[in-house]
Amino acid sequence: MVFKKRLDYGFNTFNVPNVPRAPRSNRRCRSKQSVEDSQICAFELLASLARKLLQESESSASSNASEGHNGAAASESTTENSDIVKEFKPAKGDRNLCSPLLEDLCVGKSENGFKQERDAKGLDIGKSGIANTCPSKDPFESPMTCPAPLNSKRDVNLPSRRDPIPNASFPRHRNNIKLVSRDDDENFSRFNRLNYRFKTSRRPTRIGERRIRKLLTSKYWKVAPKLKDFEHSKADGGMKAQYRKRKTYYNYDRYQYDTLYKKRKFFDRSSIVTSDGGISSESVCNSPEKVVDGDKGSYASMSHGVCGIPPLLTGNKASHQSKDSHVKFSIKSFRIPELYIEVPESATVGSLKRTVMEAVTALLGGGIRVGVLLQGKKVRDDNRTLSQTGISCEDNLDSLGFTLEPGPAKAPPPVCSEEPPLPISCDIAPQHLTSFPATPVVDTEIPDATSGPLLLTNSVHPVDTNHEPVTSQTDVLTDQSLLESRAIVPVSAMNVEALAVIPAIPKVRKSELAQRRTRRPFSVLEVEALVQAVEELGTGRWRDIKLRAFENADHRTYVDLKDKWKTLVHTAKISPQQRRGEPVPQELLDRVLAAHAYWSQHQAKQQGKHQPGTLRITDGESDRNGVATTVPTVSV
DNA sequence: TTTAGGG
DNA sequence: CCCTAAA
Repeated sequence: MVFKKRLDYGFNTFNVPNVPRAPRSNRRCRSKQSVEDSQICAFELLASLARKLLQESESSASSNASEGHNGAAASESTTENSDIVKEFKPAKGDRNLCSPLLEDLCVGKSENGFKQERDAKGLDIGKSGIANTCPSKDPFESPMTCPAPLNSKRDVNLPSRRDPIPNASFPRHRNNIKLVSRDDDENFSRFNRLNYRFKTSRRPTRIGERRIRKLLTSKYWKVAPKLKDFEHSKADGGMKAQYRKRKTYYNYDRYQYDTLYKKRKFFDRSSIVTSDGGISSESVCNSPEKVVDGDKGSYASMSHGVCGIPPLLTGNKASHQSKDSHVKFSIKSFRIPELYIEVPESATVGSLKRTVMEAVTALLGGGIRVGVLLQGKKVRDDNRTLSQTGISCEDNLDSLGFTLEPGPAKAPPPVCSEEPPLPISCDIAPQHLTSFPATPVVDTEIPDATSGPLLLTNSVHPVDTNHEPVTSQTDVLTDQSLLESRAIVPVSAMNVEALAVIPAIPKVRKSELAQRRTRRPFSVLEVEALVQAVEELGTGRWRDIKLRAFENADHRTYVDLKDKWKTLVHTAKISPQQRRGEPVPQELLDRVLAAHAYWSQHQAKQQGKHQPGTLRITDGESDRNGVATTVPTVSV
């Protein structure tokens, strides 16, 4: 390449941190494995089945305790329990938690342990007839048949795998890079890919989606009832789909629930309110299960303590271990008897959260957000992979914990909390699982101090009426829910409060604020495409950029691109240490700065044709080392 | 509908 | 990412 021109602008000013790229990426990122592997999620209930599976899978599992019933199960559970006990501090509202009744429930619950497993194989969730291998992104989108073949031709230059993108090794050719929505990102499963694939033609994209989303909130909800798209890691559309399902499910379950678990509800409610959400995880991999704790870790332990339910799947080494390094663990709480999760280490924390959340949501009803705790610290960076974060088989998962936080996750519903997972429902109607009608934001108001600010923030918005949600959202449910709520009320003042608060939120959120799109971090490839497009078109022409490089990436709107550019510019200016998420090659960041400087100076905005040609900065390897010293050059 | 920015 | 004012 020829170094023709120098970019004067800006560069001098910018101090490109020469700090060597922190290890972030280096961290043990194992093979980037197919993301796909982890994507499948199937719910299977029944402790019995679980047991069987466990047995089959491997006997090797050190800790067998396949059974979760009281302590018996886990060898180590003992420890756990004790710890838990220590930690457990009843919050004001928690009193109920410990009631004997509760315990009973918990115990009983364990029997119906559910098992969730993410299997590489497919989302064939067991029997779910739905197995959508190809969930359509948007519910409204044509329910295409599955996967259209993806045309590779369009994806020019995009290295298929992200890892290959070494710092400076981007294709230097100016081929237009178009991102056909392929998510090379580890974040998404193939489902997404599939989704995007067919999308080739249309670009109604986001906008359309949004609109739909909004609409959805209101009427569509009711109307679009029965699709069953069960997509676990689905991104955007997924939620919508879920909602629909939720509804369905709701109805379905609700019934049973009511029947079967009335008592529980009360508890749930209270517990939930309190932060029952606690979930603990145990690594199935190497580490024997342990209870996590952590600052907030109390949740996890708490729940355990409260319920005293030992891990069901303790030492079970995952059956599928061979696949790749998958991180496997199980989660339990009294509300979630058992949740068995397997995720490749290459999965990101974000996907892990999603996975857990989906599972939990399905069981609890949504309206919650999952937080990941590692050694007591919240892992906020959703983009890092598990292995990067330190969550791997090798490392102990001991310190892995999850928190349930009231989140935007909309929980649709109704006043009443949902339910504990009904074995039946899960098993039988997998499709519904995901869609649980979310329970009112369950965790709302967690009085517990432990919960910490983060978690419960939203919880308290007394919004409108509690009832509305019910009526509006769940047609069918209405009655029941109402009933339930009534039932609940009597329980205690606290509950009442909780109810009032809780329902409102979900409802408001959901109906008013459409579902927030799931976060989909830009992959390096996307960034590359964006940078290139901006280099060529300049800033201020987002729509063109969108069409040029992201036409097929329906989930990226021009607004997204604009926002991304904004963040890229920012990212490029800060030190590598301050950057988060998947590291963007310095080379790209340099180009970002160069392009940013260039275009800002050249008010390029309106000038349509400005083709800076190949505004390419060739940085030797300089950037990494030298700061401003190395002046980026542009090759035309 | 797009841009441009703040949140 | 979302929300919006402007254009």
